[in-house]
Amino acid sequence: MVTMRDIAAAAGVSQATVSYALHDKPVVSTTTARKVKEVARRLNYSPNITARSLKSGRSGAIGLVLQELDKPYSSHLADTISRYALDRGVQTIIQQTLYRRKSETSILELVTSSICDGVILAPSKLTEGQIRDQLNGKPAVLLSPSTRSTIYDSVYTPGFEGSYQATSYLLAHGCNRPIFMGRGFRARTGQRQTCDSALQRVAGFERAMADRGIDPDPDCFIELEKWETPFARRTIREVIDRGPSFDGVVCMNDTIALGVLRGLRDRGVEVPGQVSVIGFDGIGEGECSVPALSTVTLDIEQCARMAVDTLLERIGRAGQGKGPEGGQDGQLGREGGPAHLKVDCRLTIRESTR
Amino acid sequence: MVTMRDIAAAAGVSQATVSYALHDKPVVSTTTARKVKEVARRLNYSPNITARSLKSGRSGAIGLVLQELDKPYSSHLADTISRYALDRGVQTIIQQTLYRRKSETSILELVTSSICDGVILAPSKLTEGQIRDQLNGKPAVLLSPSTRSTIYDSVYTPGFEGSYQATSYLLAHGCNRPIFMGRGFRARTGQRQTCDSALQRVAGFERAMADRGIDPDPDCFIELEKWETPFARRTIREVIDRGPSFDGVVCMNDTIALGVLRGLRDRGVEVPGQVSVIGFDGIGEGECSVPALSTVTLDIEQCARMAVDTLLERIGRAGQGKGPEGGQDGQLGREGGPAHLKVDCRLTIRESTR
DNA sequence: CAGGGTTACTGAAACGTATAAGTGAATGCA
DNA sequence: TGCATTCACTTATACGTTTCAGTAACCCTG
Repeated sequence: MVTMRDIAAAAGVSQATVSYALHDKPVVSTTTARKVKEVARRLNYSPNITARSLKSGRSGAIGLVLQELDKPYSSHLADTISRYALDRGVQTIIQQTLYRRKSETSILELVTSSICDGVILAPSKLTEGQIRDQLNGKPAVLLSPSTRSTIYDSVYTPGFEGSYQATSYLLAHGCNRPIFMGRGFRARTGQRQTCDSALQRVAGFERAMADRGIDPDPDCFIELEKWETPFARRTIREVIDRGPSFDGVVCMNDTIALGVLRGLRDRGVEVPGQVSVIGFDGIGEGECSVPALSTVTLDIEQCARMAVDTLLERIGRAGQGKGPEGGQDGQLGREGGPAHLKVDCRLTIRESTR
Repeated sequence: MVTMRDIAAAAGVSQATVSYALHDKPVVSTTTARKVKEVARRLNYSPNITARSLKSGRSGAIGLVLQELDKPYSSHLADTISRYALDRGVQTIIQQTLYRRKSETSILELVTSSICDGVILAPSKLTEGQIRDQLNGKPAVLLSPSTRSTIYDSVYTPGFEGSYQATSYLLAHGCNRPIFMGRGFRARTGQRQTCDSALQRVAGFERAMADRGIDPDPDCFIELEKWETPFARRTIREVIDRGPSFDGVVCMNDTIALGVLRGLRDRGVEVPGQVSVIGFDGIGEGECSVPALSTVTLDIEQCARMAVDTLLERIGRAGQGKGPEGGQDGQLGREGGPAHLKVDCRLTIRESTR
């Protein structure tokens, strides 16, 4: 490994000068700077980010911690955030927690240790207090945390609004008995204040029904153990076989909806003829399914911009004032409290709805 | 940030003792070790990986560098590798190069700098020499590089074999005029020695045809600019509209195949009645498409195991002998030359083929 | 040409960790 | 009792970088 010392020796200057020269600090003469850079290039020098971030606390990279990558929505989000961050000049390090508490902790540990200047995090098992303890003052932006953080900025997905629009659309287009497929119904009662994305989506469905004067049958909430396409396919077939009649399916996300589409077809149910199906997220796969999936499209680009911009601003600000106020509280800005941003969504009607 | 020094102060021992204690080195008494660990837990200590890896050159993490994440195959691979590595006790840091040479370089730079102990890399723009220059002696495993590396271990996808099997299946089941959709045909001539996965898949198709005594029409190779589902959908419609007749489609991957399925349906072509379609990769989405996609399923679990195990073995070995032979050559083992492993595949016949 | 200011560089001290080398004290054995 | 050995711990150094505090050499100005 070639270090600054090697360059210094080869260029006949001190190691400090090399550092200054490579960072274009105006304290070195242009001729020296040019010579140093030339030598650095010749020796194929690349900086040791580890040492840099140990010393300066900055690495030029941010972390992105998602629960799982192997879902179209997740991987698209990771892709979009990583692209946008690259445009802003920072690299993104992606990791998945697999919904395991332990790996969520140890990943944050890695991140904390100044490998990343900050982190965009979709929390699952950890509370905001635990996150703060792990992050130890590093800036973070939370993606749709289930409770509104008093410490960290967050970016929310419009679960309620999107679901309300989707359900309303079905009701306005000939559906009278829609069912809802997803998860988290058990927790519904008494949890009115939650920001949990899943519960928000359920709430949007319920409100849309209520606004039309429909009192939803308890049977119309289909609990899915796993949010996977093949699992949703099997589940909807079971629902059909069990007998409760329905003429519309509002799905908690597109991954589920694709399975529903397929399961309905397995049973010879025509979509949208007999049953309308609508999803949530707007993943690319929905565009080419048979029939093409109507859905609530989230503005992922906007989500990425919000998360990255907010985080970079925090990182920048944290770098400025190293006063006493920048200590334990993590990131409470002087404007008072963290920002909570909401992503836009719009209805995309394709072939799976009437 | 709480450091070993803080623990040392609180426990009334030296920082070195803390380090020994936390690493369960037998040089400290069990009572001291217990006390140190207790204090560490109380102070909510988490190690600074940056400092650790600066000093020891080990971080306990490996890098995974893919070209793009927002494809089912890629994200599934990332997920599988990351899971398997976690089982083996190492964290995986995932990054995407977006096919840009510059980000491929700068990502390797980040990785090189001892943030990762090694890297699993799907190279696109960089040659093996350039990779070596960037990696500077760190172990790496290449995923389906286009030329057989003389320096690094690699894991190959059975492009030729899989494609041969897929094509043979179509030919054996009533197809006489299959076409092939993919990319890289321009480069075919004169590039016989390449390991390039795309070209291998083309070659498998050609050989299967030749073995049946069919001389493929030049028109039967459909060049796709982008490997995206909607793009493949549009392209196959153009092919139909242009007129060349075909009764089978061998696709370079499943992402393309899903678009082909949809495009054929758009034009009222029955699958598999009039045309059989077969994909490559075995992504989960193919299971629930309409019709469900026949494909060549790659053993991704095996691929992950091969890549991670090979890399970890290299890392372990590199740690052992710090002799003179471990220097410039990067990783040439004493058994002579790097390993080149090939992933298994099998035909998965579902509904899109006769 | 003394005094002060600028320019261009160097020396040295960190950052938090791992680990080799050193140091007493306790122990073992003759 | 004396000397070597082990034990349990400490001191000190290094990893590669950033950055602060020097320090010569030079140029003005009066």
